[in-house]
Amino acid sequence: MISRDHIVDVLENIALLLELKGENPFKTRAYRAGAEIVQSFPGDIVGKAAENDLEGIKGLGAALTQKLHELAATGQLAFYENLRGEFPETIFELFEVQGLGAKKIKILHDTLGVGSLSDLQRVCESGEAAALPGFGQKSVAKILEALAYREQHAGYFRLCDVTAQAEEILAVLREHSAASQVSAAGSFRRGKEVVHDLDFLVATKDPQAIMDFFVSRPWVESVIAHGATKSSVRVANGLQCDLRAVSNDAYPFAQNYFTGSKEHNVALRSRALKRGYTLNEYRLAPVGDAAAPPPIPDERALYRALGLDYIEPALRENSGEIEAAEEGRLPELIRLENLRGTFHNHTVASDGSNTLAEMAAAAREHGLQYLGIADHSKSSFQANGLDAERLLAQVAEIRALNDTFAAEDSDFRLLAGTECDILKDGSLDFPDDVLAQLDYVVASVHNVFNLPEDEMTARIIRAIENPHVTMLGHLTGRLLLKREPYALDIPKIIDAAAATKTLIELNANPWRLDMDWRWWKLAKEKGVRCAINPDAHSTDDLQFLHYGILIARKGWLTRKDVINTLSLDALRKALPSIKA
DNA sequence: GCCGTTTTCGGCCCGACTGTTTTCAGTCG
Repeated sequence: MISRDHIVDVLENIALLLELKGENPFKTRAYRAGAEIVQSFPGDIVGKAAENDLEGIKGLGAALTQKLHELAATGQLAFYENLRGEFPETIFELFEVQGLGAKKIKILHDTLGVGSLSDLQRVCESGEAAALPGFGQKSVAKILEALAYREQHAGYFRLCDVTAQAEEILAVLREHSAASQVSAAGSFRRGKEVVHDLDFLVATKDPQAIMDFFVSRPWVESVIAHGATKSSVRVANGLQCDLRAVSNDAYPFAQNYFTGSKEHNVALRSRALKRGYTLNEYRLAPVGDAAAPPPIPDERALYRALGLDYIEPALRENSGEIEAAEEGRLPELIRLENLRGTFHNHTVASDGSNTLAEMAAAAREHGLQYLGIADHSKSSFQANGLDAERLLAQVAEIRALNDTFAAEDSDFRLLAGTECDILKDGSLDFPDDVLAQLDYVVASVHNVFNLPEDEMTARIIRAIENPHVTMLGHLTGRLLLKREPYALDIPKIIDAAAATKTLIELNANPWRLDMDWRWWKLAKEKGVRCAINPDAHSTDDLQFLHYGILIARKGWLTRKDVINTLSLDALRKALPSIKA
């Protein structure tokens, strides 16, 4: 069976190729919108497409429905293959060069036969490109610069790799005397797991002063653009940072606009139009002789004026948040302070760098009431996994430490668990009588990542069906920007987890953030609960919980969807009966 | 290519910056 990601790629590539052919831009937009719909559809859209059961999905009309059916049913799409045949396979690389769009690529391709990055480099260096209409010395120099950059950096960053920079920029801007309001915007504000750049917004009466200040900070490596109200700079690790300056009056509109997502904005704008307003980054204005909107001092008021409850930035992905806001059924999203403990953490017994006592002390400093220890099991040889004997010794050590906590009159406790390997056939790395002596079991895949989707799915479902397995660890094994998730039928896993009352982990390690936020809404609807775990390998890693919360919020999760919001007493009562 | 309570045609979000132009096209977000 063809994968969802492949279908998304095909639709996006069709959009690019149609742009190159100079097709109606609204047609290309329809393919892009289709890609977005397939990407974020909650459920088995590939199966539906294969069975020609896509009727009624908004944004997929007759043409896309037919093409998706052909693609899912046969694995091929004649329309796409024909289009591809008209251009070299490497043409797609050109879209990743900053400053190049479809129009310029079309000219380069049609006149100079440019079809790859190396072609592009050649015609830029030879001077042929500079002679083309719409091109000149400067644009060619910029392309060459972009090519050099592209070789150095992939252009995407994990959230954890930009957070410190973002906070520094925010702090510095807030100190500027001309800045009356400062905010992050863009995908960083929405808490996306990887970001392409950082966006910032300032309300000011002196935009030029803010711009001059921004581009002259010591951490600026190069200035990409420096205008009166908008500037872009590149900082040390290649990260692009954009700053906009607006008036105080425009601030809420700009904040909303630049936070996105683009899809959320489009939906808001069309909603505004239906209510007789036009919405842009500066104002909400009446159309024609419609009544003026109420005063809008902040984003909350903007949503109110559109007849909506306030939508948190985390939810602005156009995945049902506007309908929910209209009907007053937006979830009250979980917050970091709701967490009372965590389950999946390592110590020096396997591949962690701190002892039980050190981890416990760090957890108490974080204000947690319980910390679960889940060291690796013996098959994770590379991680010094524990065999049954070492595990049971650790359990005894944990019980003894808990006695000392009790003697100190502390209500903090360690919990005894394991991160038990799910073996290739879906059996577990410990026998049931060992697992039965633990407070809980995290089951994870750590080897044989390359099974076909159906085998990997069956493997994990077999583990889920073990009554001792409390939760699944890092469901897809992905490492952001480094390793793809293994092939897995996630809706099927969610169904199995629901049927067996198995929890699914939201692994808060910023390289993982797995299970992906796009699936949590479905999991929640099916009644699957979440455990947010830092997968800490050191005391410092407990801070990963922050990222876990950001992603849980993107997944619409509330306090009651997440088991580690329970107090220790409530948790102790819940654990034995979780799968009963 | 999609959509529709002005419905089968005509509209689909739009502003800032840059570079190449000399009033605007392309790119980006």
